[in-house]
This record gives sequence, C-alpha cells and structure tokens, in this order.
Amino acid sequence: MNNTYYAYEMPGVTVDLVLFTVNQDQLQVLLTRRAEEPFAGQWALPGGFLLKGESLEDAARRVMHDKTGVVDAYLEQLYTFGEPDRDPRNRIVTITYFALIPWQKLSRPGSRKVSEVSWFEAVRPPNLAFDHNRILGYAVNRLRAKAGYSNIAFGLLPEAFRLTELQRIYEVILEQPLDKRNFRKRILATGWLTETGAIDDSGAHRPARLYRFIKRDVEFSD
Amino acid sequence: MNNTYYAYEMPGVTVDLVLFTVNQDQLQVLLTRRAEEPFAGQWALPGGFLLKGESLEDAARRVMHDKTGVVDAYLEQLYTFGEPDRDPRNRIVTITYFALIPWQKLSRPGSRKVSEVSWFEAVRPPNLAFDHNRILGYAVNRLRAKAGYSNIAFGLLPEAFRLTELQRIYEVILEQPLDKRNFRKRILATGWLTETGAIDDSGAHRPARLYRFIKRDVEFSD
DNA sequence: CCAAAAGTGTTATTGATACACCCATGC
DNA sequence: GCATGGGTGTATCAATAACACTTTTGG
Repeated sequence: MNNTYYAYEMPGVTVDLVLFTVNQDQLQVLLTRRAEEPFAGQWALPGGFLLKGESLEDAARRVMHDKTGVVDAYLEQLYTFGEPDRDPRNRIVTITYFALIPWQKLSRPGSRKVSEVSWFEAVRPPNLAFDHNRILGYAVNRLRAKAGYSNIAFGLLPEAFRLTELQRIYEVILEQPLDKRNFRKRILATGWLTETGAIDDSGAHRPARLYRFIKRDVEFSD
Repeated sequence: MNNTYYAYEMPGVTVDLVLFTVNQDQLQVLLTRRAEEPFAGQWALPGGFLLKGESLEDAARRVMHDKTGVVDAYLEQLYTFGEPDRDPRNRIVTITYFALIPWQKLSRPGSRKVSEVSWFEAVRPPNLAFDHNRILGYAVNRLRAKAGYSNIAFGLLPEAFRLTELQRIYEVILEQPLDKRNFRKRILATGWLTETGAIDDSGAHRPARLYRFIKRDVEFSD
C-alpha cells in the first residue's frame, strides 16, 4: 500500500480502443496518426490516459466519443497489456476495449478533433505503434469467436436493417460465404429479431422487410 | 505523457488471483485473510502490487507461487477492474487472473507464508474485501462457460487420471450430473486424451485405465 | 425484358440425448 | 457374496448443411 517501496511499480494507466465498423464489405478499424514521440507519425489505436474519478469504461467511451462523435455503441473490455517494455519510455499498462459502430452512424469519416484519424482494413493493417498490431489481432480474433455464438454482430447495424445486410456483416467478419436460406432460418430461430413492419423499397429490386434487434442478451462472463 | 497534469490519474496497479481447485466434489477458491486496513481481518483474493520489470502474468504467477508453492499451473487473464471507488483509500486498478490447480499438487492445504490462507467453497464464499465477491463471481462464470467448449478442466487434474475423475470435475464445475456413457464417448472423440497404459488398481473395485491430456489447444481470443 | 436482390422447403447428415446391465477387484 | 466403481451400445431426436428456383421492383 505504501508507494515509496523501491520495488513497486507505479505504471501509467491508459485505455486503448479497437473501434470496428463494417463498410464496403470490409471489416475496418479506426486508427490515429501519432503526433508525438514515441512512434511520432505512425498509426496507432486511439487511446488516452485515465482521468481522475473516471471508470475504465468511461475512459473508453470518452475516447470513442472524441474520435467519432458516437456515444452509445457496443463496448466491451478486451484484454490488458502490461509487458514491461511495451512503451519505450515509461512503464504503461493499457486496458483495451473493443467497440462496434454501425457505419451509418458515422456522420464524418474521420474525426472532429484536430488529430488525424482514418479507417483501415482491420485484417491488413499498417505497421502500428507500440504493440498495437498484436492488440488489433487479438481483437479481430475475439470478434470472430463471438460472431459464432453471440448476437454481437448487431452492434454493426443501424436500428432497422434487411436480413441480407445482417448476413453480409457475418460474412465479412467470418471471411466466408453463408447460405442464405440456412442463415435466415437460424437467425430467425434465435428470437433476436422482429420485423419492424416497415419495408425498404429504395433499391432497384424487390423491396425488403426491415427487422430490428429485440434486446441484448445478458452479458456472460467472457 | 506528463504526469504533472492535474486531471490524470496515477492509480496503483495490482494483480489479484482467483485460484481454483476441485476437492471433495467442491469447487474451491483460495482466500487470504487481510492483516491490514482497509478490510483488516476480512477474507480477500490473494494479490499484490506489480513489481518493477515484472509482467502482469509474472506477477500473477508470483502470487500463486507464494501462496501455494505451485508454479506451472494453468493461468489466464480474467478481467480488469478499475472503478474509481473500489478501494476506499487510493485509486487502484487491478488486473485479475484465474488459475487452476490440481488438488493433488497442493502439498500444503494452506500457505508457506505467514499470512493466513484457506480454501473456501467458490459458489458460497464469505463476504470478501473490496469488490472481490464480484470478481469471484465473474471468475466462476468464466470457468463454467469455458468448461462447456474447451479443455480447461484438465488444469484441475494430475498428469494421469481416470475418466471418472475427469467426469466428476465437469460435474462439479457445471453443477449438474452427466451421463457416464455419453461423457466418455464425447471426451474420447475430442482426441484430447490418450491412455497412459498404466492402470489404477488402488481402489476396492475394478481397476481403471489411466489417461493423460495430450496438449493444450492453441489459445483463442477467448 | 433485363438486372438485382428478396424470399422460400426438403432431404441428408451429424451430433446430442436417453437409457441399463455386466465386470473386476477388495474385503 | 457384497460393495464399489469400471466399462460398454443402441435408438431417438435435434441441429446443421447442402441445394435452386420464383418473386418483386426499377430502369
């Protein structure tokens, strides 16, 4: 409890965010270009130091809001990275979160802050600062795993959506085509969806029924 | 990066450990009695501050070794808790790990250190210090979930074991009886096991074949 | 009438569940 | 010979996978 003990570490604590969206049949991740050393000029996951009185999740939400303007997206703690040498200067422990945002909710493709931000293909990212490539890979794996057994994919869709849109989200995440009939059967059998009653007749083809997600499942331990 | 900014937090960083074993058909967790304030005299999860140059996992392993003498047990990061008020004195962020130890490996039921340590039934714990009841509940849920789809239960068994022992581990974790024939069929079909060739003829009944676990699966994202 | 996506069922295969008796040993 | 746990197979049911054509709209 006494911080003056020489052997104890008082690391900096940051929160980093792996922010996904699906756009143009691609899983994309938001990156920011670092203005300062270390790794000045390189792309990195958005993040920041924990503020006084702020919970970890609040910090993650703050970062998300600063970079995208979005507040109420799906957010989940991912993992905590704390290797002694992961920051070349001070010891930094970072609690990482991953978040899902529907592409349609992003008013601006970039940021409302001065710093440079941009979307990249998540599975083929550039060389990132720190251990951020590792963190990103970890997040992609988690997303894929959860897509298999949870309703997490709904975080990437707007309120009302077509079943085909939903299917495409799954196909992009899992990187494999799915059978249309089996997909619809299974997804409707889960009871996660209801028809909104509205239809989307915007395309040059047969109009589609719109569905919405009923409610998030209770969070498991995971 | 500059710690003098008034709004940044420099929380203490600890590692806490949820150490499980299965003994006497019970899922048990290791607790230590706190010697100091806050919560002096109350039971708590074993843990400690991060030391200089020590990775998070090393810290967890150190705590485990200090309390049990065991080094090479299954260890996995669980979750990071950092609510601003979770420690009544300083702001503390704790990275929690959960570990599995075969009962047979525990030479001493308690500790080799002075502090008082003891095993408790994990699903009916006493009132714990800090937010440790919540952490323990989280760990139990994770363990149950992983028992359903992973080979994690092997962390609770010695090198060589009978299928009945293995089944009992699952039954204790999942809190439900399993059908013997179906269990054996499924578990052998996974390919996780081989017969050691040895048999256990120690009981007053028909001798049992001994099996061992082949290799740990590749770690997923969890 | 052509292009484009929406919508819809059946069969085969696979995996999960339910269920009861004989075997080998120690005492 | 009795108590104790070890060991084995089959039939049913549920879930998953494979597979192709018709419908409705806009242009």
